[in-house]
Amino acid sequence: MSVRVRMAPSPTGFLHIGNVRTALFNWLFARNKGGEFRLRIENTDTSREVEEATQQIQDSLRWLGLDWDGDVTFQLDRLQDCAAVAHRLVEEGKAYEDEGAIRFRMPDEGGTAWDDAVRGRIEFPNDKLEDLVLVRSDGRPTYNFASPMEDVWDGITHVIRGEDHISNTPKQINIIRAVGAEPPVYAHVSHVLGPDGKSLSKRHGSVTVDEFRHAGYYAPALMNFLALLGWSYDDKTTIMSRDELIERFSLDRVVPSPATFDYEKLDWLNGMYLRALSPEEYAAELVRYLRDEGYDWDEALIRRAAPIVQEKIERFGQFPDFAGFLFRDIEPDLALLNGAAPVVTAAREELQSVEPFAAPEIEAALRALADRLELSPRKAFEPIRVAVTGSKVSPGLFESLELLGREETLRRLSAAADRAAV
RNA sequence: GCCCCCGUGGUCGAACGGGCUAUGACGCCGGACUCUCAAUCCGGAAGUUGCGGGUUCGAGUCCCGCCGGGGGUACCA
Repeated sequence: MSVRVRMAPSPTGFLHIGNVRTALFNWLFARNKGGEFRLRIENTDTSREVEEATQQIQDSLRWLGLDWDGDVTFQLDRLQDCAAVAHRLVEEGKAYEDEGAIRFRMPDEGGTAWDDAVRGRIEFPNDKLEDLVLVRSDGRPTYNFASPMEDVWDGITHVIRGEDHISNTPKQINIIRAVGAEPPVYAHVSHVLGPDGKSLSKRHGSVTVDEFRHAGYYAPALMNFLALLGWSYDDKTTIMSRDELIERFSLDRVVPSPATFDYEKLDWLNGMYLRALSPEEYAAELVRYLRDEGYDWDEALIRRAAPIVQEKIERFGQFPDFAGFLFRDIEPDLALLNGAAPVVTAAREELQSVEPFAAPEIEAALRALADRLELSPRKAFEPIRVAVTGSKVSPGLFESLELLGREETLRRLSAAADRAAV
Protein backbone atom coordinates (compact mmCIF):
# COMPACT_ATOMS: atom_id res chain seq x y z
CA MET A 1 0.00 0.00 0.00
CA SER A 2 1.21 3.45 -0.86
CA VAL A 3 2.26 5.85 1.82
CA ARG A 4 0.46 9.12 2.46
CA VAL A 5 1.47 11.77 4.97
CA ARG A 6 0.37 15.28 5.68
CA MET A 7 1.56 18.57 7.06
CA ALA A 8 -1.16 20.19 9.11
CA PRO A 9 -0.24 23.68 10.29
CA SER A 10 -2.72 26.02 11.89
CA PRO A 11 -2.94 29.36 10.06
CA THR A 12 -1.98 31.47 13.03
CA GLY A 13 1.08 33.07 11.52
CA PHE A 14 4.23 32.44 9.56
CA LEU A 15 5.75 28.98 9.40
CA HIS A 16 8.37 28.73 12.09
CA ILE A 17 11.47 26.72 11.59
CA GLY A 18 10.47 23.87 13.88
CA ASN A 19 7.31 23.26 11.88
CA VAL A 20 9.24 23.38 8.66
CA ARG A 21 11.60 20.73 9.93
CA THR A 22 8.60 18.53 10.65
CA ALA A 23 7.23 19.30 7.20
CA LEU A 24 10.59 18.37 5.72
CA PHE A 25 10.62 15.00 7.46
CA ASN A 26 7.12 14.31 6.17
CA TRP A 27 8.09 15.33 2.68
CA LEU A 28 11.33 13.34 2.67
CA PHE A 29 9.50 10.28 3.94
CA ALA A 30 6.80 10.57 1.29
CA ARG A 31 9.24 11.16 -1.56
CA ASN A 32 11.47 8.33 -0.36
CA LYS A 33 8.52 5.94 -0.42
CA GLY A 34 7.07 7.27 -3.62
CA GLY A 35 3.98 8.26 -1.67
CA GLU A 36 2.00 11.47 -1.23
CA PHE A 37 2.59 14.56 0.85
CA ARG A 38 -0.56 16.54 1.56
CA LEU A 39 -1.05 20.02 2.94
CA ARG A 40 -3.95 20.59 5.27
CA ILE A 41 -4.78 23.79 7.07
CA GLU A 42 -6.19 23.24 10.53
CA ASN A 43 -8.38 26.27 10.85
CA THR A 44 -10.98 25.14 13.34
CA ASP A 45 -9.97 27.84 15.74
CA THR A 46 -11.29 30.73 13.70
CA SER A 47 -10.57 33.24 16.43
CA ARG A 48 -6.84 32.78 16.03
CA GLU A 49 -6.72 32.57 12.28
CA VAL A 50 -4.48 35.09 10.59
CA GLU A 51 -5.63 36.34 7.22
CA GLU A 52 -2.48 35.90 5.17
CA ALA A 53 -1.02 32.94 7.01
CA THR A 54 -2.38 30.35 4.61
CA GLN A 55 -0.65 32.03 1.70
CA GLN A 56 2.56 32.60 3.66
CA ILE A 57 2.75 28.95 4.63
CA GLN A 58 2.48 27.87 1.02
CA ASP A 59 5.04 30.42 -0.12
CA SER A 60 7.49 29.25 2.50
CA LEU A 61 7.08 25.59 1.60
CA ARG A 62 7.49 26.37 -2.09
CA TRP A 63 10.59 28.43 -1.47
CA LEU A 64 12.18 25.56 0.41
CA GLY A 65 11.23 23.20 -2.37
CA LEU A 66 8.65 21.16 -0.47
CA ASP A 67 5.97 20.46 -3.03
CA TRP A 68 2.71 18.90 -1.94
CA ASP A 69 0.28 16.61 -3.73
CA GLY A 70 -3.30 17.49 -4.52
CA ASP A 71 -5.14 20.59 -3.39
CA VAL A 72 -4.68 22.24 -0.04
CA THR A 73 -7.53 21.18 2.22
CA PHE A 74 -9.12 23.04 5.10
CA GLN A 75 -10.27 21.51 8.31
CA LEU A 76 -13.25 23.81 8.54
CA ASP A 77 -14.66 22.34 5.32
CA ARG A 78 -15.16 19.08 7.17
CA LEU A 79 -17.35 20.68 9.81
CA GLN A 80 -20.56 18.97 8.66
CA ASP A 81 -18.88 15.60 8.29
CA CYS A 82 -17.47 15.83 11.78
CA ALA A 83 -20.84 16.74 13.23
CA ALA A 84 -22.43 13.77 11.49
CA VAL A 85 -19.87 11.37 12.91
CA ALA A 86 -20.27 12.85 16.36
CA HIS A 87 -24.02 12.31 16.28
CA ARG A 88 -23.54 8.77 15.13
CA LEU A 89 -21.22 8.17 18.07
CA VAL A 90 -23.90 9.53 20.38
CA GLU A 91 -26.45 7.13 18.90
CA GLU A 92 -24.03 4.29 19.40
CA GLY A 93 -23.49 5.33 23.00
CA LYS A 94 -19.83 6.11 22.44
CA ALA A 95 -20.34 9.79 23.05
CA TYR A 96 -22.88 11.88 24.89
CA GLU A 97 -24.28 15.37 24.98
CA ASP A 98 -22.99 17.67 27.66
CA GLU A 99 -24.59 21.16 27.90
CA GLY A 100 -24.81 21.50 24.14
CA ALA A 101 -21.40 20.03 23.39
CA ILE A 102 -20.70 16.43 22.45
CA ARG A 103 -18.24 14.55 24.56
CA PHE A 104 -16.43 11.32 23.75
CA ARG A 105 -16.48 8.49 26.24
CA MET A 106 -12.89 7.47 26.80
CA PRO A 107 -12.23 3.95 28.07
CA ASP A 108 -11.28 3.98 31.73
CA GLU A 109 -9.65 0.63 32.11
CA GLY A 110 -6.50 -0.76 30.60
CA GLY A 111 -4.19 1.34 28.49
CA THR A 112 -3.82 2.76 25.02
CA ALA A 113 -0.54 2.08 23.30
CA TRP A 114 1.18 2.36 19.95
CA ASP A 115 4.56 1.68 18.45
CA ASP A 116 5.97 5.08 17.68
CA ALA A 117 8.19 5.02 14.61
CA VAL A 118 10.86 7.13 16.28
CA ARG A 119 10.33 6.39 19.97
CA GLY A 120 9.26 2.80 20.18
CA ARG A 121 6.33 1.68 22.29
CA ILE A 122 4.44 4.33 24.23
CA GLU A 123 1.58 3.49 26.54
CA PHE A 124 -0.88 5.65 28.44
CA PRO A 125 -3.09 4.40 31.27
CA ASN A 126 -6.69 4.91 30.17
CA ASP A 127 -7.88 6.19 33.53
CA LYS A 128 -5.83 9.31 32.80
CA LEU A 129 -7.79 10.07 29.65
CA GLU A 130 -10.67 12.45 30.18
CA ASP A 131 -13.82 12.42 28.10
CA LEU A 132 -13.03 15.00 25.53
CA VAL A 133 -15.25 17.40 23.69
CA LEU A 134 -15.70 16.40 20.04
CA VAL A 135 -18.02 19.19 19.03
CA ARG A 136 -18.28 22.52 20.81
CA SER A 137 -21.67 23.89 21.74
CA ASP A 138 -21.41 26.24 18.75
CA GLY A 139 -21.15 23.25 16.43
CA ARG A 140 -17.46 23.45 15.55
CA PRO A 141 -15.38 20.30 16.00
CA THR A 142 -12.33 20.45 18.24
CA TYR A 143 -8.84 19.78 17.00
CA ASN A 144 -8.54 16.41 18.70
CA PHE A 145 -11.64 15.24 16.87
CA ALA A 146 -11.26 16.88 13.50
CA SER A 147 -7.61 16.03 13.06
CA PRO A 148 -7.83 12.25 13.48
CA MET A 149 -11.06 12.17 11.44
CA GLU A 150 -9.33 13.94 8.59
CA ASP A 151 -6.45 11.53 8.83
CA VAL A 152 -8.97 8.74 8.39
CA TRP A 153 -10.84 10.39 5.52
CA ASP A 154 -7.66 11.35 3.74
CA GLY A 155 -6.21 7.89 4.07
CA ILE A 156 -3.16 9.12 5.97
CA THR A 157 -0.88 6.16 6.65
CA HIS A 158 1.79 7.89 8.76
CA VAL A 159 1.36 10.83 11.05
CA ILE A 160 4.73 12.50 11.50
CA ARG A 161 4.38 15.44 13.88
CA GLY A 162 5.95 17.24 16.81
CA GLU A 163 6.38 15.59 20.19
CA ASP A 164 3.91 18.03 21.73
CA HIS A 165 1.26 15.77 20.23
CA ILE A 166 2.34 12.65 22.09
CA SER A 167 -0.27 13.06 24.77
CA ASN A 168 -2.98 13.71 22.18
CA THR A 169 -2.25 10.46 20.46
CA PRO A 170 -4.03 8.04 22.82
CA LYS A 171 -7.14 10.22 22.60
CA GLN A 172 -7.02 10.24 18.83
CA ILE A 173 -6.38 6.52 18.62
CA ASN A 174 -9.48 5.85 20.69
CA ILE A 175 -11.59 8.10 18.51
CA ILE A 176 -10.34 6.45 15.35
CA ARG A 177 -11.08 3.01 16.72
CA ALA A 178 -14.53 4.13 17.83
CA VAL A 179 -15.46 5.04 14.27
CA GLY A 180 -14.25 1.66 13.13
CA ALA A 181 -11.05 2.73 11.43
CA GLU A 182 -7.45 1.68 11.80
CA PRO A 183 -5.04 4.22 13.35
CA PRO A 184 -2.11 5.32 11.20
CA VAL A 185 1.51 4.81 12.18
CA TYR A 186 2.64 7.63 14.46
CA ALA A 187 6.08 9.16 14.49
CA HIS A 188 6.75 11.93 16.99
CA VAL A 189 9.77 14.03 16.24
CA SER A 190 11.40 16.20 18.85
CA HIS A 191 11.29 19.95 19.04
CA VAL A 192 13.96 22.26 17.76
CA LEU A 193 15.47 24.44 20.45
CA GLY A 194 16.77 27.96 20.11
CA PRO A 195 20.25 28.96 21.24
CA ASP A 196 18.73 29.73 24.64
CA GLY A 197 17.68 26.13 25.03
CA LYS A 198 14.02 27.04 24.77
CA SER A 199 11.77 25.30 22.32
CA LEU A 200 11.17 27.10 19.05
CA SER A 201 7.55 26.00 18.97
CA LYS A 202 4.67 28.23 18.02
CA ARG A 203 4.21 29.70 21.44
CA HIS A 204 7.67 31.12 21.83
CA GLY A 205 8.18 33.70 19.12
CA SER A 206 11.10 32.54 17.10
CA VAL A 207 12.32 32.20 13.66
CA THR A 208 10.21 31.94 10.57
CA VAL A 209 11.22 30.57 7.21
CA ASP A 210 10.74 34.04 5.80
CA GLU A 211 13.43 35.41 8.05
CA PHE A 212 15.93 32.91 6.73
CA ARG A 213 14.97 33.78 3.23
CA HIS A 214 15.44 37.50 3.81
CA ALA A 215 18.74 36.88 5.57
CA GLY A 216 20.00 35.45 2.32
CA TYR A 217 20.17 31.76 3.09
CA TYR A 218 20.10 29.41 0.15
CA ALA A 219 17.10 27.08 0.25
CA PRO A 220 18.96 23.84 -0.60
CA ALA A 221 21.46 24.56 2.17
CA LEU A 222 18.71 25.26 4.68
CA MET A 223 16.99 22.03 3.67
CA ASN A 224 20.22 20.09 4.18
CA PHE A 225 20.78 21.71 7.55
CA LEU A 226 17.23 21.10 8.74
CA ALA A 227 17.39 17.46 7.70
CA LEU A 228 20.38 17.00 9.97
CA LEU A 229 18.50 18.37 12.95
CA GLY A 230 17.42 15.10 14.44
CA TRP A 231 18.26 12.82 11.58
CA SER A 232 21.50 11.50 10.15
CA TYR A 233 22.48 9.17 7.38
CA ASP A 234 25.56 7.84 9.12
CA ASP A 235 28.33 9.20 11.30
CA LYS A 236 30.26 10.93 8.52
CA THR A 237 27.98 12.43 5.91
CA THR A 238 27.00 16.07 6.22
CA ILE A 239 26.44 17.55 2.80
CA MET A 240 23.63 15.93 0.86
CA SER A 241 21.67 17.13 -2.12
CA ARG A 242 17.90 17.13 -2.18
CA ASP A 243 17.90 13.86 -4.11
CA GLU A 244 20.37 12.23 -1.77
CA LEU A 245 18.29 13.26 1.22
CA ILE A 246 15.21 11.75 -0.38
CA GLU A 247 17.00 8.54 -1.22
CA ARG A 248 18.54 8.13 2.23
CA PHE A 249 15.84 9.36 4.59
CA SER A 250 14.25 6.92 6.99
CA LEU A 251 12.23 7.35 10.16
CA ASP A 252 14.25 4.82 12.11
CA ARG A 253 17.26 7.10 11.97
CA VAL A 254 15.38 10.03 13.43
CA VAL A 255 16.48 10.60 17.01
CA PRO A 256 13.95 11.29 19.77
CA SER A 257 15.93 13.93 21.62
CA PRO A 258 15.50 17.65 20.95
CA ALA A 259 18.10 19.48 18.87
CA THR A 260 19.46 22.96 19.35
CA PHE A 261 19.51 25.15 16.28
CA ASP A 262 23.14 26.01 15.55
CA TYR A 263 23.35 29.16 13.44
CA GLU A 264 27.13 28.87 13.11
CA LYS A 265 26.82 25.52 11.46
CA LEU A 266 24.01 26.73 9.20
CA ASP A 267 26.20 29.63 8.10
CA TRP A 268 29.07 27.30 7.37
CA LEU A 269 26.85 24.92 5.41
CA ASN A 270 25.28 27.79 3.51
CA GLY A 271 28.75 29.03 2.60
CA MET A 272 29.69 25.57 1.38
CA TYR A 273 26.66 25.51 -0.87
CA LEU A 274 27.21 29.00 -2.24
CA ARG A 275 30.87 28.36 -2.99
CA ALA A 276 29.97 25.14 -4.79
CA LEU A 277 27.70 27.00 -7.21
CA SER A 278 29.00 27.69 -10.70
CA PRO A 279 29.76 31.40 -11.27
CA GLU A 280 26.68 31.67 -13.47
CA GLU A 281 24.37 30.04 -10.95
CA TYR A 282 25.83 32.10 -8.16
CA ALA A 283 25.31 35.34 -10.04
CA ALA A 284 21.75 34.40 -10.95
CA GLU A 285 20.87 33.52 -7.34
CA LEU A 286 22.49 36.70 -6.09
CA VAL A 287 20.54 38.86 -8.54
CA ARG A 288 17.34 37.11 -7.64
CA TYR A 289 17.94 37.63 -3.94
CA LEU A 290 18.72 41.32 -4.31
CA ARG A 291 15.66 41.86 -6.49
CA ASP A 292 13.45 40.06 -3.96
CA GLU A 293 14.81 42.32 -1.29
CA GLY A 294 14.05 45.41 -3.33
CA TYR A 295 17.49 46.49 -4.48
CA ASP A 296 17.40 48.13 -7.89
CA TRP A 297 21.16 47.97 -8.42
CA ASP A 298 22.49 47.51 -11.93
CA GLU A 299 22.29 43.87 -12.85
CA ALA A 300 25.37 43.84 -15.04
CA LEU A 301 27.45 45.22 -12.20
CA ILE A 302 25.96 42.76 -9.71
CA ARG A 303 26.94 39.93 -12.03
CA ARG A 304 30.46 41.27 -12.38
CA ALA A 305 30.73 41.61 -8.61
CA ALA A 306 29.47 38.10 -7.95
CA PRO A 307 32.79 36.28 -8.53
CA ILE A 308 34.72 38.53 -6.19
CA VAL A 309 32.35 37.92 -3.28
CA GLN A 310 31.49 34.27 -3.80
CA GLU A 311 34.10 32.86 -1.48
CA LYS A 312 34.04 35.82 0.87
CA ILE A 313 30.48 35.83 2.15
CA GLU A 314 28.39 32.92 3.34
CA ARG A 315 24.94 34.47 2.95
CA PHE A 316 23.55 36.68 0.20
CA GLY A 317 22.32 38.96 2.93
CA GLN A 318 25.90 40.03 3.55
CA PHE A 319 26.29 41.38 0.04
CA PRO A 320 24.86 44.88 0.55
CA ASP A 321 27.23 45.56 3.42
CA PHE A 322 30.19 43.87 1.83
CA ALA A 323 29.95 45.09 -1.75
CA GLY A 324 27.48 47.94 -1.50
CA PHE A 325 30.30 50.45 -2.11
CA LEU A 326 30.14 49.45 -5.78
CA PHE A 327 26.60 50.75 -6.05
CA ARG A 328 26.43 53.75 -3.79
CA ASP A 329 28.79 56.35 -2.45
CA ILE A 330 30.61 55.79 0.78
CA GLU A 331 31.78 57.83 3.71
CA PRO A 332 35.10 56.57 4.97
CA ASP A 333 35.79 56.76 8.67
CA LEU A 334 38.32 59.53 9.07
CA ALA A 335 39.93 57.78 12.00
CA LEU A 336 40.87 54.97 9.67
CA LEU A 337 42.49 57.39 7.26
CA ASN A 338 44.47 59.19 9.88
CA GLY A 339 47.89 60.10 8.50
CA ALA A 340 47.23 58.30 5.25
CA ALA A 341 46.81 61.29 2.99
CA PRO A 342 50.22 60.84 1.32
CA VAL A 343 49.56 57.22 0.35
CA VAL A 344 46.08 57.98 -0.90
CA THR A 345 47.34 60.91 -2.94
CA ALA A 346 50.17 58.88 -4.38
CA ALA A 347 47.79 56.07 -5.29
CA ARG A 348 45.60 58.57 -7.07
CA GLU A 349 48.54 59.80 -9.09
CA GLU A 350 49.61 56.28 -9.91
CA LEU A 351 46.18 55.06 -10.98
CA GLN A 352 45.60 57.98 -13.29
CA SER A 353 47.81 56.48 -15.94
CA VAL A 354 47.21 52.75 -15.49
CA GLU A 355 46.18 51.29 -18.80
CA PRO A 356 44.00 49.34 -19.14
CA PHE A 357 42.22 49.97 -15.84
CA ALA A 358 42.06 46.29 -14.97
CA ALA A 359 42.94 44.24 -11.89
CA PRO A 360 46.34 42.89 -13.04
CA GLU A 361 47.57 46.30 -14.15
CA ILE A 362 46.16 48.01 -11.07
CA GLU A 363 47.87 45.46 -8.86
CA ALA A 364 51.22 45.92 -10.58
CA ALA A 365 51.00 49.68 -10.25
CA LEU A 366 50.01 49.67 -6.58
CA ARG A 367 52.65 47.11 -5.65
CA ALA A 368 55.25 49.22 -7.35
CA LEU A 369 53.97 52.20 -5.42
CA ALA A 370 54.20 50.39 -2.09
CA ASP A 371 57.70 49.41 -2.98
CA ARG A 372 58.66 52.96 -3.78
CA LEU A 373 57.17 54.25 -0.52
CA GLU A 374 58.95 51.45 1.34
CA LEU A 375 55.68 50.22 2.80
CA SER A 376 54.54 46.64 3.14
CA PRO A 377 51.62 45.82 0.84
CA ARG A 378 49.46 45.33 3.90
CA LYS A 379 50.31 48.78 5.19
CA ALA A 380 50.04 50.54 1.88
CA PHE A 381 46.76 49.04 0.74
CA GLU A 382 44.74 49.57 3.88
CA PRO A 383 44.15 53.30 3.48
CA ILE A 384 43.42 52.85 -0.20
CA ARG A 385 40.87 50.21 0.66
CA VAL A 386 39.27 52.44 3.26
CA ALA A 387 39.22 55.42 0.92
CA VAL A 388 37.53 53.51 -1.86
CA THR A 389 35.34 50.92 -0.16
CA GLY A 390 34.75 52.73 3.10
CA SER A 391 35.85 49.72 5.11
CA LYS A 392 38.89 47.81 6.25
CA VAL A 393 37.17 44.66 5.04
CA SER A 394 36.24 44.27 1.40
CA PRO A 395 36.50 42.05 -1.65
CA GLY A 396 39.91 41.94 -3.34
CA LEU A 397 41.16 45.49 -3.67
CA PHE A 398 42.32 45.40 -7.30
CA GLU A 399 39.19 43.69 -8.56
CA SER A 400 37.11 46.16 -6.60
CA LEU A 401 38.86 49.12 -8.18
CA GLU A 402 38.40 47.67 -11.63
CA LEU A 403 34.68 47.26 -11.10
CA LEU A 404 34.38 50.72 -9.66
CA GLY A 405 36.10 52.20 -12.72
CA ARG A 406 38.89 54.72 -13.01
CA GLU A 407 36.77 57.81 -12.77
CA GLU A 408 34.96 56.87 -9.57
CA THR A 409 38.11 55.42 -8.03
CA LEU A 410 40.03 58.64 -8.59
CA ARG A 411 37.13 60.69 -7.30
CA ARG A 412 36.97 58.73 -4.05
CA LEU A 413 40.72 58.87 -3.60
CA SER A 414 40.68 62.63 -4.02
CA ALA A 415 37.82 63.05 -1.61
CA ALA A 416 39.55 60.89 0.97
CA ALA A 417 42.86 62.71 0.58
CA ASP A 418 41.13 66.05 1.06
CA ARG A 419 39.33 64.96 4.16
CA ALA A 420 42.33 63.19 5.63
CA ALA A 421 44.46 66.27 5.13
CA VAL A 422 42.20 68.43 7.26
C1' G B 1 0.05 17.07 41.84
C1' C B 2 -0.75 13.26 38.02
C1' C B 3 0.51 11.21 32.97
C1' C B 4 4.06 11.07 29.00
C1' C B 5 8.74 12.19 26.32
C1' C B 6 13.98 13.28 26.47
C1' G B 7 19.36 13.31 28.65
C1' U B 8 26.82 11.16 24.39
C1' G B 9 32.63 17.16 24.46
C1' G B 10 29.86 24.37 23.77
C1' U B 11 26.47 22.48 19.33
C1' C B 12 24.53 18.47 15.79
C1' G B 13 25.09 13.57 15.68
C1' A B 14 27.81 7.91 15.28
C1' A B 15 28.65 3.52 17.90
C1' C B 16 23.60 -2.85 13.76
C1' G B 17 19.99 -7.41 19.21
C1' G B 18 26.58 -5.21 25.28
C1' G B 19 33.14 -6.09 23.31
C1' C B 20 39.35 -2.64 20.10
C1' U B 21 42.46 3.68 23.54
C1' A B 22 33.83 6.80 22.43
C1' U B 23 33.85 7.98 15.29
C1' G B 24 32.67 12.49 12.26
C1' A B 25 31.05 17.61 11.53
C1' C B 26 30.24 22.92 13.31
C1' G B 27 32.51 26.09 16.66
C1' C B 28 37.08 27.15 19.42
C1' C B 29 42.77 27.47 19.76
C1' G B 30 47.55 27.31 16.95
C1' G B 31 50.24 27.18 12.19
C1' A B 32 50.78 27.71 6.68
C1' C B 33 49.03 31.00 2.76
C1' U B 34 47.87 36.28 2.17
C1' C B 35 46.25 43.27 -0.03
C1' U B 36 41.78 43.17 4.40
C1' C B 37 38.15 39.49 5.28
C1' A B 38 37.41 34.93 3.80
C1' A B 39 38.47 30.33 1.44
C1' U B 40 41.88 26.27 1.50
C1' C B 41 45.52 22.97 3.87
C1' C B 42 47.92 21.11 8.33
C1' G B 43 47.88 20.47 13.81
C1' G B 44 45.50 20.87 18.77
C1' A B 45 42.35 21.27 23.06
C1' A B 46 37.63 19.66 24.54
C1' G B 47 33.33 13.87 26.83
C1' U B 48 34.16 10.17 34.38
C1' U B 49 28.23 8.99 27.52
C1' G B 50 22.92 13.53 33.63
C1' C B 51 23.81 11.04 38.78
C1' G B 52 23.88 6.50 41.95
C1' G B 53 23.41 1.41 42.37
C1' G B 54 22.92 -3.52 39.97
C1' U B 55 23.55 -7.67 36.15
C1' U B 56 28.07 -9.24 33.34
C1' C B 57 34.66 -11.42 32.13
C1' G B 58 33.03 -6.70 29.82
C1' A B 59 27.59 -1.33 29.71
C1' G B 60 26.76 4.82 26.21
C1' U B 61 24.18 0.23 25.08
C1' C B 62 20.26 -4.25 29.83
C1' C B 63 17.59 -3.57 35.01
C1' C B 64 16.28 -0.40 39.40
C1' G B 65 16.26 4.34 41.86
C1' C B 66 17.09 9.42 41.53
C1' C B 67 18.13 14.37 39.23
C1' G B 68 17.46 17.81 35.35
C1' G B 69 14.83 19.65 30.93
C1' G B 70 10.38 19.48 28.00
C1' G B 71 5.18 18.34 26.72
C1' G B 72 0.15 17.35 28.30
C1' U B 73 -3.62 17.63 31.93
C1' A B 74 -8.95 23.29 27.54
C1' C B 75 -15.84 23.72 24.34
C1' C B 76 -6.51 26.01 21.85
C1' A B 77 -4.10 23.76 17.87
